[in-house]
Amino acid sequence: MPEGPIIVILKEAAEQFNGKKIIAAVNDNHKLDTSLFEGQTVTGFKSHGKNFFICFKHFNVRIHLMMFGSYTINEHKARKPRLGLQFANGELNFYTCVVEMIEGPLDELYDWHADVMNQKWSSAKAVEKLQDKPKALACDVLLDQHIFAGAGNIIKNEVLFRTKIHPKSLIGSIPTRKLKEMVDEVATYSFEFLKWKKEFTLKKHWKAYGQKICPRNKVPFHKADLGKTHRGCYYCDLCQVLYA
DNA sequence: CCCGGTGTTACAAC
DNA sequence: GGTTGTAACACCGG
Repeated sequence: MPEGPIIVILKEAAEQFNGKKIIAAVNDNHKLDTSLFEGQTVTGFKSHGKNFFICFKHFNVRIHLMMFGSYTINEHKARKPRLGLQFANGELNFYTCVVEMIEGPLDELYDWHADVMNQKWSSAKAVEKLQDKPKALACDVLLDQHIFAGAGNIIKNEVLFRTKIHPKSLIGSIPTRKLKEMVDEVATYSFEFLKWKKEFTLKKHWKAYGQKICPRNKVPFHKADLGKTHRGCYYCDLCQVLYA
């Protein structure tokens, strides 16, 4: 159930296995040769947006939890995991997820400037990418993983509400200053998401996502699947400006 | 015919 | 019953 901040939490929690050797590995289908993992030592954990990577000397494993994926650490569910790793000091399990072997360096595949929660995140590069898409809608670009890796539907809705931008606004019609504000708010909210998630108070802080009434104007929110992404938007006509 | 873009569908688990 | 997400296709226009 993972937008970027959840993957950061996973990465931090997995650190206890960094530098540890895999004693045994299991999976719930025959699409993975888990013998490749056995005896291997983890050299690090990384994340890029919603992707999680387990790194080894000669290869990396990409895990994507999609919509309904989950993980457990030092406990497990009744069913077999899609990928389960046993270490001397515990276990790391992933369920209902995509698991992919990556042979080459991650740097050739992933643009770290696009990862909202990465130290290398560049808001300036994000603004440049947006300026190349003047006809795109705000509600679509905020889900574009090449621009905002890690942003999902919750982050999208909260950012649009916070910056008072209507989801159907055209990127090319949003003043540059406002566009920069939107870009920066993706990072700001993502780190607040992370903090609140750790405190188990994420939902309590939602102002728009899943809400019925605009907290500013006390009028009902609209709820509609908008844009080419057809994802749910919660928005208020009174305070969210439509740049058309 | 290929290529990029768009649209539809499938899948998953709570 | 709805969905914190992508990927695999089909289709279309250039």
